[in-house]
Amino acid sequence: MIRDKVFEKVFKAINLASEKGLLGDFKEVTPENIAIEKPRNPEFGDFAVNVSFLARYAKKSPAQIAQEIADLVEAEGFELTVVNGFINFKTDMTNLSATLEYILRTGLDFGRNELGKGQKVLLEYVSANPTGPLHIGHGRWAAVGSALANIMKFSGYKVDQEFYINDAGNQINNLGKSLWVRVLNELGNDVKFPDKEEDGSKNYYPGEYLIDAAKEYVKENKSTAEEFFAKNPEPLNPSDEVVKIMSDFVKAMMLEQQKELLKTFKTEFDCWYSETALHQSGKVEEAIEKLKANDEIYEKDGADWFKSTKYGDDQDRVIVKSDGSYTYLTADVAYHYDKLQRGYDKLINIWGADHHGYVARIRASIQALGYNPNSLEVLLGQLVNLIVGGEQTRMGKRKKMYTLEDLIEEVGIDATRFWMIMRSIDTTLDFDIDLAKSCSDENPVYYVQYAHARASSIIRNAVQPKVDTETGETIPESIKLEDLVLLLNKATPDTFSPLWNVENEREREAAKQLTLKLDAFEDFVKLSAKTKAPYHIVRYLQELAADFHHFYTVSRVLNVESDLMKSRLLVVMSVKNILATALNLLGVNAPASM
RNA sequence: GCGCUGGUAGCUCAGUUGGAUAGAGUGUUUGGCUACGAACCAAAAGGUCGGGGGUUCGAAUCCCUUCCGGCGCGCCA
Repeated sequence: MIRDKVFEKVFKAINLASEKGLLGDFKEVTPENIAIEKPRNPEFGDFAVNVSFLARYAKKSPAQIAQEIADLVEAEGFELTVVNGFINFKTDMTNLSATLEYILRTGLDFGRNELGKGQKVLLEYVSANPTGPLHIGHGRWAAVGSALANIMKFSGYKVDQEFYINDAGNQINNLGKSLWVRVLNELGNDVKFPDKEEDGSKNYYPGEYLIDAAKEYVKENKSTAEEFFAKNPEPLNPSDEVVKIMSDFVKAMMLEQQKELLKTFKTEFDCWYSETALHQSGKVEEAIEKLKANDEIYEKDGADWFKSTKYGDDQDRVIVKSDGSYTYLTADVAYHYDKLQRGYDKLINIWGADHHGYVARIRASIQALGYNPNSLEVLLGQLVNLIVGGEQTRMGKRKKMYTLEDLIEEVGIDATRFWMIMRSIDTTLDFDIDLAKSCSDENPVYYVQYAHARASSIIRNAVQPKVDTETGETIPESIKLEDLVLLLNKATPDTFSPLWNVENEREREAAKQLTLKLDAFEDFVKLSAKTKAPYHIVRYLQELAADFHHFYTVSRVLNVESDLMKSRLLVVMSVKNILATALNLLGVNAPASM
């Protein structure tokens, strides 16, 4: 609102200056040229626009160019000052009142915007193997991915969320063989689980969850299992049939568990895309044929190679192995080919940093298949370190690993999501369990939720009569519920003017800062959507909560003169709305009490 | 060796096209609850932006170089 006004005024002024030839060979003003910022020093005003960058075109000093542009600004509603290369704007109270009225009227939709212009986006994330439970790293992508989807939808993108199930390949055979050993154990056979390298332990999944899976299997299929054993006396060398049955069983079970866990973790996918189904659909062959037709494949050492170096990869990649089978990459190329054919404007993948080597080859394949390589954007995220008792715990392939489910159970969904989203994905996340579950000052989750609970509480109190504990007299409610509803519908900018007429300057200033922060929400949402970085919303929440707590401490809402009470109460309602909206975007609860 | 990524206050991290005195939380020190939730507020101290060079009116930000950490460089998935 107010920021938009400042933006427009500056935009016009720069264009005017350009027309008048004051800017030398400066070509064209684009919205990106103009950054509205908050001055470091509050004395400089409420908004600042830095026009120094024009100095080099105009061949004048930043101070001079700023003054020339400032002279062309239609200043109504603002007080302008020029310092160095900055034009500073100080808003008057009419702008603030108008903003508050607008925010109140927009309610939970405040911040919604059309940045995405309806672009169709496919967001793929988590995409875990169905070979075991989800671990903590998956939790980071789940939290960040689902929050990003919410933010982008809120910003006018059409987002589909997809989970690619890596349910094919050798790993699945290994999984089946591993389960078979566990099943034999359940049947009472004394088979040793391969745990040494010379026994080929790397081809087996040692996780304890397979023991549970074996129990489950035997419970339902005891006789079948015994029949299989009769036909397959070698425990470590079962037939393909047995391996398939075993692996199908765990796959289905793990997938089910993952789906359920993600759902409780507020991460819901529109599509679960199976790699096995991809193979069966013939899409893989289709993609290979297309690459061949485009002359992107050659044969060497009995294998088919994709000329990915042509498109910037550091080496060519095998697409069809010499034994005729496909590599993991082959399926992934076909998968992305399929995504593109489904008609999305943009593909976004969230991958762990350990997969970064993959970006170049997938992008190469996209180009080789005749699409724009920039239609794929890969967000590479650094991994998660778990800190327990102040010490880093390595997430190795130990038997008893710490899973996402364990984490959620210990820390709770809200705190887990908040902590996962809080940091930019560019940095390794140290997840300190003790800190995340502590209900103290150290935990930013509660700071923000507390603000929401506090706002809710004020509103509750406002419409509730109270009894004085000493005299036993009934103190009437500050405002009747029906009057509050009426007020909500009838509020005008003037309703808020009492905020600016109070004598105490600290109270006026607190209300003003809070209003400006509310006003900034949409910019944070856009920034977050544009940079695909949900953590900006976390920062906004912390700032808004801080400004609200300050406002609360400085000025009373209830039991003040009626018009002032009404205006402040409405501000509290807007704060509550925006806190709820923002928390909701992150998939974190906004509690009415704690 | 090559590639990606990070190095900013004791700790965890922000810092959007290069731009005003480099910010926040936490920790430390100090002050504030007999009126709306103290899971809160207010104040102080705390920095050679890893090191060195360069580009310019101006660099945490761009370029070069170097040091330290994480990850990746399969006809595995």
